Amino acid sequence: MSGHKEIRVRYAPSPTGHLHIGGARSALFNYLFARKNQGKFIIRIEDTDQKRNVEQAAEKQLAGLKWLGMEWDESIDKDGGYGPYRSMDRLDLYRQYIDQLLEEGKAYYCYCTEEELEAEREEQRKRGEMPRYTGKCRTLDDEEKKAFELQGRTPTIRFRVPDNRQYVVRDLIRGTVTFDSDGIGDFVIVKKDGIPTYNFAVTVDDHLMKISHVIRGEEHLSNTPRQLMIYEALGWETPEFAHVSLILNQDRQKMSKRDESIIQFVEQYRDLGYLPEAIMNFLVLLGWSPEGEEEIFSKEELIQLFSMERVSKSPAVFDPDKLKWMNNHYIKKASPERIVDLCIPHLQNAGLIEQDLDEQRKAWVSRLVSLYQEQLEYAAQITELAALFFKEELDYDEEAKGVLAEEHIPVVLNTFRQKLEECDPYDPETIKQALKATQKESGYKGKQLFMPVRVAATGQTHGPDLNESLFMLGKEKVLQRLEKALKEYDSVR
RNA sequence: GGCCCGUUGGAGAAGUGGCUUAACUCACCAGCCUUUCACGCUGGCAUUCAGGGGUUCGAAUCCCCUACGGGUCACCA
Repeated sequence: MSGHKEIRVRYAPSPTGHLHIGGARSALFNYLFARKNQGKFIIRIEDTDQKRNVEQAAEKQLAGLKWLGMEWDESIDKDGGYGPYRSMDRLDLYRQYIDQLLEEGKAYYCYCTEEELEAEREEQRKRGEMPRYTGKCRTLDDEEKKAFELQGRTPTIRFRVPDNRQYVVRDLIRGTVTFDSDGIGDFVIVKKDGIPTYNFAVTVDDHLMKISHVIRGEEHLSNTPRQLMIYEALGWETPEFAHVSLILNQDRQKMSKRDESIIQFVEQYRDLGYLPEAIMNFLVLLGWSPEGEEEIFSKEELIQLFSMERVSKSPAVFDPDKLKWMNNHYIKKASPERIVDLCIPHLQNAGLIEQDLDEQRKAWVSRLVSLYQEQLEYAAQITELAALFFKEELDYDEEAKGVLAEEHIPVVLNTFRQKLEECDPYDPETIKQALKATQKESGYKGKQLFMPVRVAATGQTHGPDLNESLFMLGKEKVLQRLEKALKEYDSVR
């Protein structure tokens, strides 16, 4: 009606663990939608399941989102006038609406025990029916209630689902989806512990917080009719809905938290040395597609381009290879300093370099990391890639052994060793000269010359620039390794 | 099982009745570049849109059925 209604969207995680990539994507869509439309992005914590709540999980979720580059307008740490932003701090707020529903007969006490309900469901299943609450406590009178209470039973409160009604979800992504109320049993809105269930809490929260668009995962689509009933019973206007399809693993299954085939938590990616802008860029492409042919976007561009119309209905499969490619793309574009800072802790934790680096050592490490910046997919890879610079004893792989068994090895290596010893100073330029001199004297050139040297110095048939590598290794180490390679030659011969 | 959603190449996808002999990106393959590797560059990779019926002069695009995949049916969110 009022086309000028303020856009307010929310990401509403339950604080049960780390920020999951699925959650991060939901948050991202909310975030982009809010920014695009000059709206507000709210983070609300749905912590009504006390058993599953994890200490500090809410803070970790927020930290994850912040790291990814999503700033929020309102949350537990930033009041926007619609707080509190934690369900458990909103219990009083829910209370009055529960009372209202109770008074109007739209909700009722249910004294069934969990065992009874389970047995009932079991029976229904046996008869081939779908398990659903039968509504047997719908018509309890005061005496019956009292009798149950005398038995020590604590009731739940159920919502009375209207008979024979259709509930229509107008979804921005999925279009019109219709649900029949007869397929839905009276559901619990207040648990035995007196705390509202998710379905009730979200509805009240979304209304009170004036949420204009509910953007969330598809798993909530079939919850929506229940929420619609609550909106209706309370006489509230409903928000717009947008249900984003699921992210599937490579077996095309919903990613479960236990799934080990994919790294699932934002924090883990951060720890491996992924860049937040790469993850954001990758995540947005899971279910959303831009209009043109470009796929690399900054946050600002995404805000500019994002639209709900281009969000896909079908599920997206998470492809770790593409993420790596994208992260590599951002690493290549990043400043060397940034990548060095990202890599240093990994080298330190692997015990390859000292905890505190002096000026000179830091410069050396920076130069080393720069050698690999082009090919790094994530920072943690640096320890493997650069391992050869730290090893005392080199082991040769099959290919390398093959090279070291070639006939001209002694000539090339001995000549080079001699030329190297004469290097003063020892730097990439003089090394280059030494190589040239070796070529002249030994008569070998090209691959015949460089490969033996490379293998002797690094143990591998491939790697970064040779002159630079030899320099980084240091004269001493290279000489030692030439020695060892010659021995290897002798032993094979 | 009921209800709901989906199905374009190995993956993300564009495509909303003729411009499609189906963009683009990742992966893969080939070639170039490089003393090696990586990066980069060039080219190749769906005669076909899950299958079958229809509607139409014309369908990946509309309708129906089937198959497959998924979600949900909790005092979890």
